Amino acid sequence: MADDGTDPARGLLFPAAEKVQTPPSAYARVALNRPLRCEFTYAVPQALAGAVRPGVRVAVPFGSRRLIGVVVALEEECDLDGRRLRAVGDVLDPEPIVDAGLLELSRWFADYYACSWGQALAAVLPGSLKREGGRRRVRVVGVVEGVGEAELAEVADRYPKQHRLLRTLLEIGEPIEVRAVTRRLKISEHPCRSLERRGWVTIERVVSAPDPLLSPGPRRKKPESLTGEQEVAVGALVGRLEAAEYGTYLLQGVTGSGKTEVYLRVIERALELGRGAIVLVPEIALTPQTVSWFRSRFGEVAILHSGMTDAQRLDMWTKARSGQARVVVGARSAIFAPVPDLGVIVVDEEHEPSFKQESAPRYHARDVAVVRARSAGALCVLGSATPSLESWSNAREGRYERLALTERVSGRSMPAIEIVDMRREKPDRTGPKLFSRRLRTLLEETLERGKQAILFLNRRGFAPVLWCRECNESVRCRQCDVTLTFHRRIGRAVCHCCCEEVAPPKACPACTAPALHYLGGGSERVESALAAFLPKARLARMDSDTMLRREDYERTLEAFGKGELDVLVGTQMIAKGLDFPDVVLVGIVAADSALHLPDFRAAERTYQLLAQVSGRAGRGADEGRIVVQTSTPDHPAIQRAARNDYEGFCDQEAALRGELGYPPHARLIRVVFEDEDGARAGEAAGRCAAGLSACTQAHGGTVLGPAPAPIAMLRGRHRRHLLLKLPARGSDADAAATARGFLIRFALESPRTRVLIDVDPVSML
DNA sequence: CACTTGGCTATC
DNA sequence: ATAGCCAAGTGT
Repeated sequence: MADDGTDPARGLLFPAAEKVQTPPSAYARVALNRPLRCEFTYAVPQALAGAVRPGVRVAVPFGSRRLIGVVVALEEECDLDGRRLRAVGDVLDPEPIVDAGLLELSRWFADYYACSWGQALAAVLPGSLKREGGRRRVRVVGVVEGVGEAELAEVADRYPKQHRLLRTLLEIGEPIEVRAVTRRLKISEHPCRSLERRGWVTIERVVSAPDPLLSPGPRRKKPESLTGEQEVAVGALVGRLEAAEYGTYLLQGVTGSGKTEVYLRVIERALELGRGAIVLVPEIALTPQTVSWFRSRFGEVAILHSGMTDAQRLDMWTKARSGQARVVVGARSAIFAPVPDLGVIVVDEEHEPSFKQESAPRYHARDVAVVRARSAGALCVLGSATPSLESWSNAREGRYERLALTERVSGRSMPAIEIVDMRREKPDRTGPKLFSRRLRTLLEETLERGKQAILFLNRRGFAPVLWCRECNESVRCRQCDVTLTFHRRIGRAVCHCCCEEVAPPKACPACTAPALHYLGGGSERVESALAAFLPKARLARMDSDTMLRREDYERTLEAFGKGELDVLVGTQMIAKGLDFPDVVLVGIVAADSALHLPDFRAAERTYQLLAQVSGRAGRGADEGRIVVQTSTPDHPAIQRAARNDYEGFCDQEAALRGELGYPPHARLIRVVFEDEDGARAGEAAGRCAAGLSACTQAHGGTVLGPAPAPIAMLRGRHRRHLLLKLPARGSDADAAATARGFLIRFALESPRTRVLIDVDPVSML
């Protein structure tokens, strides 16, 4: 490479002005948001000597571009060949934006989750800090007045993406952020632009709307007294907090036992001691109500969640860092909030899979919380009615301390759970068996008494399978290895992986037999069957198809709360946190739908879901009833859930996992290989499996697979995966390090095949 | 024989 | 990731 900047071909790319002329005052190690697993050294010019410090962002020349990175260290010496060295361009922050603690945490994070330090820091910093320039205004897209069905029909066949987009925009009925709608539909911005060119929509830059979570919500009054169990829990936690030393506690409390009040008291004490707090809740539970609980007790609270604009996140980040807000409440990424003198981290519903990020870097916020608490000398409280088996076992083995809340604040007992064996129900002539006789009776009874019911089903759409009786084939996505789900309201068959949709074929695409059968049921079908069976009932369906905006969600819940609705039908969305005293019946339409997933955690998930949904009933004066419909009534997860026996379930499940060598008895690293060329994916997977096996065998590692991934094709790419099992802990701490090192090299050396490394995977699809 | 396309390499 | 380079492919 030309080293003097005079090479005419390179003059532009490597301007002389940048050349290191005077001897540098020092050398800066800079982490860049690239998947390159190393940091880069730059010379610090004399002029910037005081300004370049660990934790500040700098702009640096990188190849022919200019990138933003974070200084992670300063060095006196540099063993790099002087001719390759380039100089730091600009310093972007007057003060370090990442403090020493977060810098250290991000380094551990990069190592543990096998990503670069720069990528880890990119996950830590709010979006606007990663880009040069800072705040941005958001672009919103809205449909032009008068555009409707005619225009929709015009693009229906030729331009499927524009069609979906326009339809969604018409449904939403008001301008929406471009980023939000493209993310939801899994499309690029291009269709937006095309619609704009047609003059059907307008895209405007606006100052971002205020976050609805920031508006005042209902207050929560501080209870005069705690239950005995709450007292014990608060006492233990506060004791540890006052000792100012690290400790992780598993707060295992049944629904309605007042876990939140325990969190609030501990945080209160932390604030009195002059320390800060982070509260992590699942994204879906981050409602104005939750937020206002904290705000009404602690005043200024910083909120962080994925739906915020960069400017809003930056604002919250600043509030936390300056100490203006000592409490941060947020979803997954709030674990990185820069709270000075952190006293306590609470992870509510710690078993929730949403704490695991399913895109790179694939971290688990609960695990990061424990590590951060340890390095900050803080208290970590993991709360759940049904802890993950990992946390449960950590508590059993004494790594966490367990605190139990077994009684409800109201003093009521847990609602009764009835199991209904759907194999004994007569087939329904008009469709699949959705409601048992028992559930029908109870629904009618509930309505007669003027009470409310909730029906839960873990699947949206009308029918998940379009099946041909002649050839036993079903309609599949062209891009993904999954069946298309029929959505009746829009009259389309939709792929739930890539969001692509087609008009439902009239005849079987495989054998041209004339009729396809609509098998199974989703929330849309449950709603319509319910409407047919209870014509007078006032129904609402809550799933991601009907709840397009946050306001829809809140409005529906408000209506339900006021008694303007009788039955709520919904998916996941209604499983959590809903607290309505008039709900006396909860029906779980298909309890085993999650049980057959190819995932070793299927039973655990099923139990957790049943417990969670059941918790929606019997919150008022009336006794609640739960009906669980299943075709596998003898399954341990269902049996134990009906008896409210989580301990028994965990014992049994932990033993089973031990036999099979799954977590919590082992640690897993999952590797996925994606390639348009199936043979090449297979070849890479095979080579990787052999290599991994060779380098981890001595440490007790075993490789399962490779095998086709459960979703064997996604958006046109073939997928294979393998699972590396490692001893859970102890003597071979470096087994995982060896494996990660190998995988990083392997990924780098296989540029044609995309290699995804998932440490401690949660989803196996 | 000019000009696109694909694979490979380095990025301080 | 991604720009930039060389090598092989493609149409005139």
